[in-house]
Amino acid sequence: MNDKRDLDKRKAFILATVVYEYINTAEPVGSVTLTQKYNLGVSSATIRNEMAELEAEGYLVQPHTSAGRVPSDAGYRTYVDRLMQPEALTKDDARRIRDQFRDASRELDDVIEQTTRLLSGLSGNLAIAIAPSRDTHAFKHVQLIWLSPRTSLVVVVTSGGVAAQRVFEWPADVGADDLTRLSNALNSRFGGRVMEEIAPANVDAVCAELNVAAEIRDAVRSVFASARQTGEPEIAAAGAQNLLDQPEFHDLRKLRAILRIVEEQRTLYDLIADELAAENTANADASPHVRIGHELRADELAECSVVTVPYRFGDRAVGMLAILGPRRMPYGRLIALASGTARSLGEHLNDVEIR
Amino acid sequence: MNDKRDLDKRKAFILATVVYEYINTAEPVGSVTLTQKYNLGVSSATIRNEMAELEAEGYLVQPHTSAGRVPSDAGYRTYVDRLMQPEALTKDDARRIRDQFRDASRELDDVIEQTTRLLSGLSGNLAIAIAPSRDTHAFKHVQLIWLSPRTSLVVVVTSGGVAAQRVFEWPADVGADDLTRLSNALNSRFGGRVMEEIAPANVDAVCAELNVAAEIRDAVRSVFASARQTGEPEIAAAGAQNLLDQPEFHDLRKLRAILRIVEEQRTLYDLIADELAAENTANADASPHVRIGHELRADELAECSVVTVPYRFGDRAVGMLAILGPRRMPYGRLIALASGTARSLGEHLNDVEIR
DNA sequence: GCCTGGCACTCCTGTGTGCCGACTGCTAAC
DNA sequence: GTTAGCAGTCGGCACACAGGAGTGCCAGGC
Repeated sequence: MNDKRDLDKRKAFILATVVYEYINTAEPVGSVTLTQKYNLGVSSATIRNEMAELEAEGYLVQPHTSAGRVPSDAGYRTYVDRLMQPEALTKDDARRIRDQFRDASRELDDVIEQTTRLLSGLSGNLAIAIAPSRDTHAFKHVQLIWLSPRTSLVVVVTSGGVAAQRVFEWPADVGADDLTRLSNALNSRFGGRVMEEIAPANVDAVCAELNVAAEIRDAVRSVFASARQTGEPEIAAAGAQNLLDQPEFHDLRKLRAILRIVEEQRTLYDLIADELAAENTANADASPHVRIGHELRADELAECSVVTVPYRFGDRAVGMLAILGPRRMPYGRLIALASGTARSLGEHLNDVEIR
Repeated sequence: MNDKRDLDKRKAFILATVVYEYINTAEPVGSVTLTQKYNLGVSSATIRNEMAELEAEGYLVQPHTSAGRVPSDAGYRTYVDRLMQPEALTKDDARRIRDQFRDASRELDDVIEQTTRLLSGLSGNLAIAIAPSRDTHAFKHVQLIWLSPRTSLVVVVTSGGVAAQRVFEWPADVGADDLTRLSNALNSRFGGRVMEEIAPANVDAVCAELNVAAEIRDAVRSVFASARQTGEPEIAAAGAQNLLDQPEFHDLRKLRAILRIVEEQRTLYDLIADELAAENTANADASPHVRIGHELRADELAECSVVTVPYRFGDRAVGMLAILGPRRMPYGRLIALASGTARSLGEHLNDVEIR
């Protein structure tokens, strides 16, 4: 199809310049503008010929006959993959990210939310974050606490700072010593594990060794289960009002479609989650991915692009950051921002949560 | 000023009808429309005279010379206070509220968020909820857990399901028995209390009685403090995209102003929180309040109204629900929805959280 | 004295027209 | 292969104009 060889050096430069110019101005780019603003060494007529070929090859689109050219999905794709200069974080951005995480919260939910605010503020687009599933949290502690002969409190503490806890009533008296013994056995067995490694069968095994009553075994099992269970996937989004500034969303119908997607967390989750799954199966490179227009497989998002990047906890990608904006987004900058923020977030999680 | 006697029966009916019609159509209401759609018994010329007087008295406004009339803040205010029929929840709405809370989450944060989704869905406007401050949560349990001679885990469990927990390292060995004794003393002293009643001095008193080491006392104090502390006030909002359907927000600048307020949780909180404070000082009636246009004291919200209603935990108003929408909102229905939802939310909290 | 029909007036809104400018594609010459 | 020039296309904007909705006022009637 459109092989690299389709694009000689000059054509590639013209394509890159059209994309660059369109990203900055939001106006279709014409041949004269191009020769005036950029030093191309040839006349506008030559550019016109080249642009006509680029259109025939599918890289550019003309909104109407007497307008300039606008990049197509394929045009953006080529720009992102081959033509664009990778950008580094600016000093200022790096500082703001560092400042944010220096005094960030220790509560996972808050950190995730604050991260989306940071990223939307820096990027001027909509920022999204998927929080680590509870399954990936580190087990920290379980304690069966004697309240009265027939009632106990069972608490599970994980690295998420989230403690599943419930009070149980027993049919017969239970001694505080028994509870302590069971607590100790569970803690020594599960210490250092991640929650998803602790199956009901593991709990059963420990209980069986100590001859624990069936009610207590079931109680412990259920508390572990609810410490792992994650009703809704945790997802946060911020900066929807940034999209209003983009001329492509001045159309209310488009805007509404986007806002609906943002409020329906399920859709937002699906949009990004498959990248997370892929991240842990393939040899993970933790590099940012860009999906452009129809690549998102959602009609409402046909004029949008998404930059996604996983963040790590230990050696594993546990969550995703994403930036959603118009296709006409400054890819280089946003990729740098997303990567930098993901790295800092990962470091913060490792600093704060593992002890 | 504009006393009740200003409005004879016919004028009041005309005002009510204009407001009602405008709420339904979003179009300025003219005298002919009024006579045609409503059985007024007089000609349009008479209505014109009355409407001119209502305008002079400040209840109506004319967008431009050749347009019909639109209610002013004062017009809406009079409508809400004196002219409107109170509405009951429709069977369908009542059922949907009931269904929602029947299988609602047991986690406070989730409940609050789900409630805003419910309320925005039912009302077709933006719904906001302030979660109960952690100070109002009931103390449930504290436990000092022996991990090793020199390290312990301190856990505080409250009705919010939120456990403050932290691991401490001691300068000298500490026995498991001492920790248990202190735990028991704290639990029996604080059982049945609300978090805000547990001051550092109370912790100190218990520790002093048991001759607890200063480091341990400080550790317990700090965990209690962070169990109470509430960095950001918890606030949730949902349904911003509903506002797009309202013709008054087709102006992008207005829309952006509103969205900015919604994303800045602080502003949103301030908007509603004073009502909550008032609720617990005066003799609380827990009835809905309506604030209209400039009564909101925010230029961006000059064309909006807010319905607020507190919800109760026990006998105390602990949080607020609010509906934000255009002034042209169906006040009767929204008041019924907000009240009904607040009542169900309160009942749910009492059912689930207190045991 | 209140109500009403009629009428002149105001002003928004939608539509049609024509012009301007931006840009292209093509051709012929270099 | 490149370029200048030119004709052709089309969107956007300003403008004028007609239509319509609604008002305020006045004179006459019950």
